[in-house]
Amino acid sequence: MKHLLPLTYIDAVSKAGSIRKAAETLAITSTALNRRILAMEEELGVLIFERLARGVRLTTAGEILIHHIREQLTDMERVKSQIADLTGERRGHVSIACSQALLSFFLPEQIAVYRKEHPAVTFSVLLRDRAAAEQALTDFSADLLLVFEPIRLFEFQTLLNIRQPLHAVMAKDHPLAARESLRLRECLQFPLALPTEEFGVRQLLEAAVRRTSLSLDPVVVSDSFEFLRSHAIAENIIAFQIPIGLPRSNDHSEIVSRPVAPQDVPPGLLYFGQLRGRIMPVAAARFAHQMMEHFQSRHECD
Amino acid sequence: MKHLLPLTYIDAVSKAGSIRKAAETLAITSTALNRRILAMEEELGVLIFERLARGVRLTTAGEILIHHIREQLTDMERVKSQIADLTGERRGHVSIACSQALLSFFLPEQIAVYRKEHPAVTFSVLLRDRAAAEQALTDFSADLLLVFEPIRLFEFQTLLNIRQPLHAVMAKDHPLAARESLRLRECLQFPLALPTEEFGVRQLLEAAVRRTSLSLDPVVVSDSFEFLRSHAIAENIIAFQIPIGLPRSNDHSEIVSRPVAPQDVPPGLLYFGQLRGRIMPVAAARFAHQMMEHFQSRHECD
DNA sequence: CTATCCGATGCAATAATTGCAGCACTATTA
DNA sequence: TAATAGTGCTGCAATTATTGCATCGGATAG
Repeated sequence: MKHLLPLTYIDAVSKAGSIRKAAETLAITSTALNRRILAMEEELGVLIFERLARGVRLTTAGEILIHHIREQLTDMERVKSQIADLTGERRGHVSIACSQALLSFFLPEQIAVYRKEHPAVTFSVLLRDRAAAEQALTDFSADLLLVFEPIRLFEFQTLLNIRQPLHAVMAKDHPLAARESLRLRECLQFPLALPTEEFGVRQLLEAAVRRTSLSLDPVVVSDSFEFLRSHAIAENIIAFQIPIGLPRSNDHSEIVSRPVAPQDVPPGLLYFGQLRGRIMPVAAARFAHQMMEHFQSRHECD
Repeated sequence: MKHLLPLTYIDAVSKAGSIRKAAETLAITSTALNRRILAMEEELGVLIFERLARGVRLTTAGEILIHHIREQLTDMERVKSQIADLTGERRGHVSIACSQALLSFFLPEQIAVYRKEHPAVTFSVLLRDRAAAEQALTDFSADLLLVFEPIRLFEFQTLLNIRQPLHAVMAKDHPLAARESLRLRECLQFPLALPTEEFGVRQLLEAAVRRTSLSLDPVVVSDSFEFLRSHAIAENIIAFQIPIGLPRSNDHSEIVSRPVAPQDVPPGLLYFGQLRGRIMPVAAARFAHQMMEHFQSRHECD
């Protein structure tokens, strides 16, 4: 660090015991070193070294100063290592605004993976509808945004779009559970549990039935996907969700999900991004990178 | 000190919020300042500021750095004052963050006493509410803190607690002025002038009446104790204050204060202290010492 | 006394810093 | 939509600070 070069010079002189010797180890001329020390003493208005025939020695003021100097030097090292840690993603904070679907499985898992590597990084996960999520980005209360379906924000910079085909969710002993994939028409013949109108899943369904002669007649409506999932088991009816909001498929689980034919309901898009032009905190940038890699590797499998 | 000029520059920019504004206050061109910051960021290998449309803002690394910088700047001041102390001249600077009650009589008197002994020592007195006072301590803009009532700061180190019973303040010809001490009930039968809700005095009173069937119905509310005192004379009503904020009792004064019975209103506490672990500049340490002796001798009298 | 090592200083060469003018960009305002 | 004002950044020239060389004067050890 350049600005504390004068300090290291004084330190070197106090260790070497003479300006010329110190100059040698510092690989500069004794002239330059001498003058820096004179300048420093001028600034302080006090002699730092007393001049002896065979070199120099710290004065009392110099002893106080050198103590301070060594403190500062090590302090600066500490700060630099802290900052290095920061760029090495070992500490910091990431704030994410996201929709409900990501709270149950996806984000906990992603964050757990990241925190396993970087335990000193902390997270804020903010449940926000799309408008509030945009607000969170613009007022810097969130670094990253991850929401399902439409985004209008001008200042939004998309890092990734993730296709999310709609899935029907039902108990494992439901008549449709045996099928690999479903047509929309088949689903609508059973009682339905739907999210409220503001959710992207509901809007996808509404748009889909509008092109047909079918109609959506939910028997249960909720703004909680967790409730809808649970209720699909309890009453043995059909709910809908996107895959990212569902647990990993598991033979022992009470619940199964089956994709609805894309020609009936076009896949929705999950938007992942940040404020346009914003320089991310290092931890946030790294976390974003992890997420993007996660989806790219998944894409190859899909 | 020349070698930490770059540090003061960064500090100035972080305070001003933009390079150009900071350059103005520093009396240099924005060019030079800009390049110094770029150089510093180059050295660190990390951005210190994130660039926004309307200026700059500290990054996470910058926040770490700025804390170190402020520490270093005040530390250097301390070293200089130590060295000055060594050469015999008692010089230095003391910065105090305090509540309003101390501005009128107590601090001016204390500082005058101290400066009589050490004329080369200068003072900053910062009026801060409790939250801002804590902030001043942590960002090194204040050495000492002296505030009334609750403190939550974790890094606060109490040097002294001073009990301050509540006093009623009124004109000397007020009906209650003849009494030695007052019950709360008696006071509330007269028109009241009260401080606004954020003040400790008000909170003490609110807590007190909550335990009774009485109620506080101020006819005048203000955030200035000086105004409240003056108004108590002008309209012949009752105000409240703690003794340390009142002038020495004086037979000729227009104003008198009478303690409110402690069983009605428990005494508040004045907190005097510093940042935990901080090494005080010599002048600040001496001044703190003077204050503590002042209160100890008073305690013996009381 | 003499040889040697020291810090200090005048002077010229070199390197760093600064200031000016202007660019590209963005948010705000008319 | 166009104009304005504010921002950070950069090329170039002038200025300022720093450095290195040669040398001086002083102190000390042998």
